[in-house]
Amino acid sequence: MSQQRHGVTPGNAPGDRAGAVPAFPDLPEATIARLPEYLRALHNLGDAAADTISSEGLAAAAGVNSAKLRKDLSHLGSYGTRGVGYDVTLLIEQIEYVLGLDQRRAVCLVGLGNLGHALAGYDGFASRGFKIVALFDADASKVGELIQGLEVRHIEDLGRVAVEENIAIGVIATPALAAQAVADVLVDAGVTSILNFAPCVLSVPANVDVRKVDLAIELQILSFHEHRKASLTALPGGRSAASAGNQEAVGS
Amino acid sequence: MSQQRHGVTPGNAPGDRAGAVPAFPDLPEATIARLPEYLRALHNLGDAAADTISSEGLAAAAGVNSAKLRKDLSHLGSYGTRGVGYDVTLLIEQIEYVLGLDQRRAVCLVGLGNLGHALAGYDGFASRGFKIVALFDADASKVGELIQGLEVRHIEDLGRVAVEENIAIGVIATPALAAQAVADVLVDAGVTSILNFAPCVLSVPANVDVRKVDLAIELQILSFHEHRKASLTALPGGRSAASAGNQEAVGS
DNA sequence: CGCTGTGAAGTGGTTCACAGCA
DNA sequence: TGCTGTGAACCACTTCACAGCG
Repeated sequence: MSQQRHGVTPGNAPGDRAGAVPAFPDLPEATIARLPEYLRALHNLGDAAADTISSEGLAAAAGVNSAKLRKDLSHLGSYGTRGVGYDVTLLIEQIEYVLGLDQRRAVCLVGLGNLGHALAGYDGFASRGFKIVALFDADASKVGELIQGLEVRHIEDLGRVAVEENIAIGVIATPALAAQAVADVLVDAGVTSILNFAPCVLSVPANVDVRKVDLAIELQILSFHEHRKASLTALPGGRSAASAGNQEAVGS
Repeated sequence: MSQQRHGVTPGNAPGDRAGAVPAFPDLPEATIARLPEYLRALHNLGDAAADTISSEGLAAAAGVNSAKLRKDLSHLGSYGTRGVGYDVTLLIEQIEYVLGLDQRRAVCLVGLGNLGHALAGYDGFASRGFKIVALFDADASKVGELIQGLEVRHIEDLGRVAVEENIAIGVIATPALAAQAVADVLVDAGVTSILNFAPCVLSVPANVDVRKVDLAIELQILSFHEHRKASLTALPGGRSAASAGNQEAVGS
């Protein structure tokens, strides 16, 4: 593995290798998507367990196999000790650094319908490195409402507030029809990461990252597997679990 | 789930290929995950557009490239016409059939906190082939509450109700600590598909499919990209969009 | 002639299996 | 000896490029 020098800014990275090139360790996307899972597992473990963990143990806690975990961690220069395992604290620091969680990123949430309300109140954000600093809605009747101590503002103020509050990530929880317009406003305001809950495709400039969560799609994928399972079990007499399914839970 | 074996029965499939093998078309996972997206795009189009659509057009509407779309559709035996495109109605039927959406699947929701409430009220489920038929919570003070016309029941009733209502899919929106226990109950009740919103790994038998949605993880992945972008722009003087980002929105 | 359907090539990710270090 | 780190084989998916059909 080459890119040992993960840290860009020396002194910021927990592990300070000598001459650190400015290049950011470019991890495979698949690895990036799993790092948060490892981090969660480590935090759970850290509470009650030893200060070191084997790849086998951590892999089990994160729901992956150990070879994959080792390869993933090796990408970040890895902080394991052969014959022993990984130092839990060090590994947490390292992953948090790579994910950029050492700086709490400001998040704004647009659309305070059903889902938006829930997201505004979701404590999993705060506890895992994010702070919702502003709420927006286009509906005048919602503006001014207090949710979790934050006042809902009108979408028109988004541009100004986004800059003021240095918002890095925008969450869209509006109806599909409004989503593209909201995305445009976010992009104009300098936001370069968007989490989209609206069931539609957003078009954004190349430098903006969009991730999409579509709850109905998740169910439809499960529906497919139900359909498949049903068509495999010759004649499903009852509710008994049968047949040879795939050997492990389908990944996210 | 006494699921009648729809899949195989001839006359159920919209397209009746001659000797149709009983084997279920086993599509690549990646394809399955995209079919719902195509379906949504088709529905959007169907409203206002012609009754036929080219791979190029549909691909654009679904946010993928046309080669991928054609390959995906070819897996299901494909219903396009060379030189013309795909028949919108026929394609919708075909995809809905493969996904098993022709039968509305009963869904139950466990955990009526913040997120659970939002999910219970999310109309995107009903409109896309699913019906939430039961709500459960372990908190006695929540039992009896009416949400969207459904009464919250105690988790103890889950086993019985799941069988009565023929529930196919369980949605877990409980705190992480409760999630495994809930999953166990669901599995015991014969549910073979689970959508898990709790930030933890579930262990389930091989025949049960689990999909996980972790909102904080989505943000953490975006955070990584923010971090990366910040480290690439030499010194990010302001909020100007700069640098060469990845050329398209990051997939889900 | 245009667009689908698809072999073939290319890419990225996973798994294996073991070298190498504590 | 035990466990990490990693080349190499393997596999899944994507993309290309074009044959083939309407």
